[in-house]
Amino acid sequence: MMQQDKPSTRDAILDAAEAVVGRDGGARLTIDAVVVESGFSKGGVLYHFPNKTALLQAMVQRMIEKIAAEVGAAREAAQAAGTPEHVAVVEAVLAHRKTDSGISMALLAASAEQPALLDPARNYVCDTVGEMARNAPDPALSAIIFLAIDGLHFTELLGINYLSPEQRDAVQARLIQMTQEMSS
Amino acid sequence: MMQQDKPSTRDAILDAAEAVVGRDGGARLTIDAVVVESGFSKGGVLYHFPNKTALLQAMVQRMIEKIAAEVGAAREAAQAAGTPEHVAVVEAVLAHRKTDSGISMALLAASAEQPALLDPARNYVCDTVGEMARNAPDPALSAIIFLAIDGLHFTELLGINYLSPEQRDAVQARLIQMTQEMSS
DNA sequence: GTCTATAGTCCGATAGAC
DNA sequence: GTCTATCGGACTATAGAC
Repeated sequence: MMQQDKPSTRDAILDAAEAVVGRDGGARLTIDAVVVESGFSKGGVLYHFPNKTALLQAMVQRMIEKIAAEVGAAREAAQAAGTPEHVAVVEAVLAHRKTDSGISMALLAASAEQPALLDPARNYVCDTVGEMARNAPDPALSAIIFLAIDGLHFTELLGINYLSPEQRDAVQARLIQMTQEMSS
Repeated sequence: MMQQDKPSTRDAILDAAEAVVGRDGGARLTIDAVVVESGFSKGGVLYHFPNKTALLQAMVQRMIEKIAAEVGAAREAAQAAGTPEHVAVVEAVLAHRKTDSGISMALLAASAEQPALLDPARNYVCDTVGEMARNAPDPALSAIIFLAIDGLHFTELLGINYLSPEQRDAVQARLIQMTQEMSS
């Protein structure tokens, strides 16, 4: 499943794609733009990614792997420390919020064209978050906490800020607190 | 601000646009598709909406007016009945979930191209939800409830169902319960 | 593996008749 | 106010040289 052989060009193209999307938005994510940004030629780019869909899939996969790594590390650290995994995961997911600069918005937009693009993301979320919520002491409350985090992400992504930064911080702290109370 | 003069053709075109988007998805929402769906000609459609952006803006506005009407009615009913407004609004927003058939997904995708498209939605949400959360007995908890509802909407919209329908119902009931406890 | 050049498609928008 | 016809631009993808 994981082929590692040549990260150089392929990853450089993906970096360029993310740069385009972060700077110009999802609609401007065209193969030509990636070509210009990466410095490679069109034929070169299309050699590594036979079509635009393949490029988008690779972008999604990369993002999932990044998040999965962060969450996975948090869970292992919590297990080692003997602290509740739930709290660690909530904190990790909340922390990830800052690293994403509009890239998810582009992938969101792209998934409107091709819903299958989000399949890997769906699978990952169902496997991890769904399992955690079901195994929680209070499944409904756990689900609400994860859903609220989703709400934070999406409203922030869309610029729907009905909460001030201070209120967002307060909400974040409260979510962690609720998770701790539930886990104890 | 509101011009009502001739709802006939204009609304028919908007209906056609919603039909296209609900059936074929946001990427297929092209002027030509709306032309075919509505039965009018391209020139005729572009007479009422000089460009595609104008069409999208009108779609957004229409949707907001619909939601605002539902929420407004719920608030008035609650005031008349002397029950907590918070509960009524939460119930109304949760109920609205079923009426939307993928149209918001299209507008979401469109907003990736033109972020300004969502400005009316941003304003409405900030004015109503933001105010309610701030005036609640427990602002942070109120915000979390609204955010969780947002999470429900978006995850459903994207097909990220880490919750079974039964779990979603349980979450929904729990959210209403939390709102009642907070408002009492 | 990377390049140039170009074919072929789709879409938004305009012009002008009726 | 509604129509037909068409332009010009942007994009994906392919073919073939190096």
